[in-house]
Amino acid sequence: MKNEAVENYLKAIFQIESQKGKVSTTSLANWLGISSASVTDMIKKLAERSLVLYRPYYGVTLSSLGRQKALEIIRRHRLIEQFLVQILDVPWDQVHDEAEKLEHVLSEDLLNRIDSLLQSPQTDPHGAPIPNKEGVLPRRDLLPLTELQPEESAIIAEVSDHNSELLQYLGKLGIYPGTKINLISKQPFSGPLTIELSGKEVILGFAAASFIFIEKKPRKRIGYESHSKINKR
Amino acid sequence: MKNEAVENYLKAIFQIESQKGKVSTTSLANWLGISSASVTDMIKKLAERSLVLYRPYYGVTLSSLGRQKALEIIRRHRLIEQFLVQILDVPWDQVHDEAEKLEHVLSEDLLNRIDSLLQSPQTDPHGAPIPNKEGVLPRRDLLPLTELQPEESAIIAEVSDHNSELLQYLGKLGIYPGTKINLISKQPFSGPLTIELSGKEVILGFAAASFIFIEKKPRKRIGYESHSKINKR
DNA sequence: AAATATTTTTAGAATAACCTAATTATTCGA
DNA sequence: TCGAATAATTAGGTTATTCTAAAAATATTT
Repeated sequence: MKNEAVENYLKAIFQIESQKGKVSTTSLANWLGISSASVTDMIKKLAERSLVLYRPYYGVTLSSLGRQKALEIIRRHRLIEQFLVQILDVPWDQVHDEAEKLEHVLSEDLLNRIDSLLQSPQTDPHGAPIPNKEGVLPRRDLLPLTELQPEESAIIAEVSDHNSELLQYLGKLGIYPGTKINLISKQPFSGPLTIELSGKEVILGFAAASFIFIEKKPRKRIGYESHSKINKR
Repeated sequence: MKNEAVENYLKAIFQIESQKGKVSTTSLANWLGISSASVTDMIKKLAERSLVLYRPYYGVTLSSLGRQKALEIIRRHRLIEQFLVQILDVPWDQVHDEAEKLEHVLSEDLLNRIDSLLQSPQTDPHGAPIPNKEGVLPRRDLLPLTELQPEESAIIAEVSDHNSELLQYLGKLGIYPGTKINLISKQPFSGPLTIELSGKEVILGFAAASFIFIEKKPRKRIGYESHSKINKR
């Protein structure tokens, strides 16, 4: 089996798993843009190598080895994205596709150099957390922006990176991870939201809003804010 | 045909052509580390696509289309090498292998960004010239260091990048492109050379010296130095 | 629970880049 | 210039990933 194919399968399985729980042959086939028959074939080979657990007709799950590898690739992908934005000034709506190719060929050494040049960034340009070297992905509690209620405010934590046009659009509106927003109003029946960010009012369709994820409370610093001894100033 | 394979063949053909003139099936096979039979196969396919001219039993030549593509890949390779050294601080003896993988996946856009970040460098870290966007490779007149006569001085222009250990060794001695050296003495029968660089004396084996290429006269600046009007200061 | 619909797997084939072994061309030396 | 040595090509296979079409298993609907 070629490494690149294996990596793409593992990454896809991981991502479908985190989104929908169960990973079926068809969902993998759609995700990867190939036929179900091919997926069945490949999954059997991955199972032989103990990268996934496979029960015919019931779908796949990552083994712990497989999960570890998947997280390593995701780390690569996200670090590369951040590198492209910060060092080469690539627009955030283009980095996904570039990283998709680069993640399979960068050496461990190069990746470490990128990590230290960027001072171990915690997220990619779309706000997705970067697993650490040990493959630990910080768990976060995010809500889709559509769940926010009028009058409430929140911080944009992450936006979906799968659609380049959406990212371009959000960029133009100034919607980036870290931006603070207030929900002004919200139309019923999946209608548009009116939000306020950096003093401006913006109207956003429901579909777009459902790809934006927020953190309701200001980020919890691990025990910093609560202990008033520290950071007195 | 996969792009990566094509690119590797074209690059190899170009490089053998510039070194030995004629490109035989065997020399290509050795260069690429594969069997002659595979090379014959592939060459026929490249000829079908008008990338090479092929006459059975007589070897291959690049077509003008093929040469153009080869130079584009060499441009990529060398620009990437320079990028790795300057931005990621990768040691010069490691960049060749990294670039070998990256050159096949970098987008045109990324390459342009690298080019402008580095301000269009003229050579790679080993001193090899970088073809411009139009595929023009500046022609230079270099001599192997072994041709230098005692008492003469020269500037190191380029060192062979194919052997990582050689590069490490030369690096330790301070032998980099741009360094000025004087030949102090030279033993007969392919014996060692004693050279002086930045005040220190260094003894260099004949084999190592034959991988170092020099420019005897200080570089000619294209008409700058001669016109005293320009750059008066 | 039977009939239908959907999903998954199997069977058989294609493509790309390799391989080894056998054959055919060319070249070189006496 | 003829025969041996060398180089190049052909024939037939292998591996990896994909495909389409057909068969089998599971799920859904009435």
